[in-house]
Amino acid sequence: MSQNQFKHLAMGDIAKKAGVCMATVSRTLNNPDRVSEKTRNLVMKVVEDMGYIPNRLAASLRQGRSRNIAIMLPDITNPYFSPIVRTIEQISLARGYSVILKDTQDDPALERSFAEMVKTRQVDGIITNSQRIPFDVDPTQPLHEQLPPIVNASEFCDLEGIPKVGVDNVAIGKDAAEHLLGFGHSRIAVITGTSHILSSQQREKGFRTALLQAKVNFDEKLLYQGDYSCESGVAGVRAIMQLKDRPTAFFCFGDQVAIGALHALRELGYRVPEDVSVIGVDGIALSQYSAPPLTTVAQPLTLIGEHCATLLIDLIEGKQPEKLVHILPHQLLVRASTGPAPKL
Amino acid sequence: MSQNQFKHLAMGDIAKKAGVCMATVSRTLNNPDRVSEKTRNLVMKVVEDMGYIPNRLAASLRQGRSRNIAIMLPDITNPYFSPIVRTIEQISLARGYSVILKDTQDDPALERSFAEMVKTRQVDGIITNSQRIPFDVDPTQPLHEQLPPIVNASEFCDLEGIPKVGVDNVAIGKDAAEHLLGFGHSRIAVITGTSHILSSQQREKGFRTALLQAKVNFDEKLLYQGDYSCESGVAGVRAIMQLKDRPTAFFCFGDQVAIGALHALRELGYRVPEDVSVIGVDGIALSQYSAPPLTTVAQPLTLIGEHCATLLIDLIEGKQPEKLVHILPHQLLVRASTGPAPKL
DNA sequence: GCAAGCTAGGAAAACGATTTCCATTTAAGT
DNA sequence: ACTTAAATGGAAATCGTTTTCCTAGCTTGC
Repeated sequence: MSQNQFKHLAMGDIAKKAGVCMATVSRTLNNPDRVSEKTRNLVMKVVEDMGYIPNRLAASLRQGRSRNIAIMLPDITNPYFSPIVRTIEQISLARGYSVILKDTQDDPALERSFAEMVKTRQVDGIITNSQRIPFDVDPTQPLHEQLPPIVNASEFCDLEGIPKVGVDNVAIGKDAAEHLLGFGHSRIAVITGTSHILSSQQREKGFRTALLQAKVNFDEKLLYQGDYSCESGVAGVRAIMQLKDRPTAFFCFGDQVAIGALHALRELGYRVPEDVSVIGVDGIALSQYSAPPLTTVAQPLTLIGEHCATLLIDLIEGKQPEKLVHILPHQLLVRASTGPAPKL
Repeated sequence: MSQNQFKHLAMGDIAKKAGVCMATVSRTLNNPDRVSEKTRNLVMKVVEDMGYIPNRLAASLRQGRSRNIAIMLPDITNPYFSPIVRTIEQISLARGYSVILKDTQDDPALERSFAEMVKTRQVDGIITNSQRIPFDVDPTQPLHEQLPPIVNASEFCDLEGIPKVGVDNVAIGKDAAEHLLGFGHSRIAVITGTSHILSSQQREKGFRTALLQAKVNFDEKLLYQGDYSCESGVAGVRAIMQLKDRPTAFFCFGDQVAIGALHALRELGYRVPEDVSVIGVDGIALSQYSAPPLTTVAQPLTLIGEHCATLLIDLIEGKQPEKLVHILPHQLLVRASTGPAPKL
């Protein structure tokens, strides 16, 4: 073992000790087959004895890639992202990459400043959960020549041809609505996500489509603009339950929102699902432990992370992926927070 | 603006265009006062016109520091860590550092392999939530000469003199117990955290101490070994409520555990807090939206993150911090999941 | 008018790997 | 045995910065 594990050893030291040149050490470490077994063993022994570990910064500089990727999220405390991030981290690890986490607070300026990390060579690519692409693109030029490796996760920008991984939010909105309609609900309130965010707009669109198809009128007063937070679920319920014409069901555009809504309904003395049904979206882990367990349209979170990481790293490594856009299947999990509309 | 934002410009290109040498460009960018205003303006103009952004890998190599730090966590999906990570990220950003996230799955081998990142110069320091220090230390030698900048967060190792930020888990255990004892509970069940983990052992110790002091006997059958997960909360309740002599309260060593416990109690038809009280630890955001809202011993999560990041970066930058150990105050949040022990 | 002290800017040496290009040795095929 | 091909090792260029050391040129004070 080395005397001092933090004294800095350079490859030259190893080469000298082993009586070979640096190229040989480098080859031993990175292309072992290109070195004779005898030399390889010799070098490896010296490397281990001295506790040498190569400086990856130097390698990165020379090779022009850092083997880091960045994930940009609007709010890393949202449990929706946890399984996605974890999976991305795991896959990155397996493929030799590290993950740099960036909380953008949904701020375009921060997004752009983080995106510079690929220009500064700190990261080789970016996974972003933002509908804004943090680079200037000239729409008349081919996209892939203008952009570094980038994957749009869950939240899509409107650019054609940009790699995307996520779900069909219109369908999600529709499925949730149809589930409630199927239970006979006709006064359905909606607590949306952040209003300028596409996933929220699309879920709303799907919801409205379903109502239209079922020939159920939608009372605009039953729409509350939330922001995907628990608090907005609480506030939404409180506001809407003050109306004269109360709804018999809430469609919350996120599980956190739904958990807040359940809380507020309980506070106001409503029983779920006997008096009011609640459905969420996302399928976060805790949703199954709410009271009552939450009916929700679950997203395949692990799968999303898996596709994001694989896609991005393939892009970085120049492997042309077969598909650039992955719309993954969602799934309605019927639990106990939804039930038949109450008879009046 | 530059023609192609990803064509690689080196500092030499700027120097040539501006008719100065590279040193001057570098100085303009990093030590503006050491360059005359005239030259500075000239260089800055060229830099902006050409859209030049320096390669940070090269700078890092030369300077011997990456301006990255790593956070190692056993499970990044645990919402306990979210606010801590977010705060660390924010402070790091303000001080010019990026955060690399590593999920160790509580695996010593992974911890050690991640810790190598400081030897490879990928990161300048580490924040670790593990009681294992991922380096070999010789106890006869001074610690700071053997270790890179490292901060032990929430979960402490037993090494003297290692920087630590967290709470007093013995006191937390005691406070929780005393809260329940104060309500007249004398049969208190415990669902612990992961058994080999120090915070869990310390909470247990505090709990036992409080019972001892109150001269209340503890029935060992009421102790369930959990692992800080929701599932262990569910399993713990199911197991313990099968006993002949049932408890009137549960002390769960984490809010996730408590949320699982509430769920299981509901399933079994117990009312909380009328039949059974439940108290958690951590103070995660969602705990206030459980049914009923969870009484818990809250940790100052943001503050923990703040101290971790500040301490680590000070260490990295050679600023000798005044205090290496920060034990931060916890706070009992009395909500609705605890109440007087039922009369028999 | 001259030494001393400053300031601004240039040339070149680092940082520590990878990789290209050769020269040499070894192996294989006829 | 002789040619050709393959395998191996070495020297040096390279990645793109930062930083040290130095030289001019300018003040300033006496």
